[in-house]
Amino acid sequence: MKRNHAMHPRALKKPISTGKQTQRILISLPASTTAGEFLAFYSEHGLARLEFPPHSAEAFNSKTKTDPSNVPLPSAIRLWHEQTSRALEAALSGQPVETFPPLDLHGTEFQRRVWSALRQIPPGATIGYAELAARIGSPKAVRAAGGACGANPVPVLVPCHRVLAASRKLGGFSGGLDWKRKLLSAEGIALKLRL
DNA sequence: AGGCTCATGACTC
DNA sequence: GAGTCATGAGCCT
Repeated sequence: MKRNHAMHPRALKKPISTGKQTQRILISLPASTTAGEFLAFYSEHGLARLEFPPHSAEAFNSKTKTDPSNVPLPSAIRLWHEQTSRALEAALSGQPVETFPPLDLHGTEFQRRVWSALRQIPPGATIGYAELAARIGSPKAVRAAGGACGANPVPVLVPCHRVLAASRKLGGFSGGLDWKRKLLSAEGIALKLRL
């Protein structure tokens, strides 16, 4: 079987690996976009996690989420969430993000290097997993770099979708390959068909 | 400490 | 194309 993850819209199987430290999530808020309702999780330091819109209503309702209009929010989080929402909207339409919310990314050293390298890829550009590994100083850790992409807690804003497999093939995507295609095409990036 | 799984890539048919 | 292998990191036992 090919490893085609396009089917399962929400990967609940894999717990978010954030390294050793546990991260306290204070609140999760829905962020409406033209592409659906994302779910944003905030710690005391900023945006900690982002989930793609659930495909089924039940999955959505089962989430522990908080309606921002019903709950008194710390002003910091309210601001972060506005920044997140605007950033998402921009990114989904392929435009550069002007202002990011503070990101509170927990992970191993290696993963953080990868995520940081991802953020240096400008919209409309792509690199390969090999290039990504080279950029963080571990040119041979190609597969591991892919693994760290998969562990990216904040997809879309940390643009793991801009990493393609060799010869412009699609590679994988934790949120499902349909999302990867959508994000890439919004940025005007042409792909080879098929994986 | 050992084994297994990968969002790979390069190489062989 | 399909099969195969080397490979680093992470996450289990």
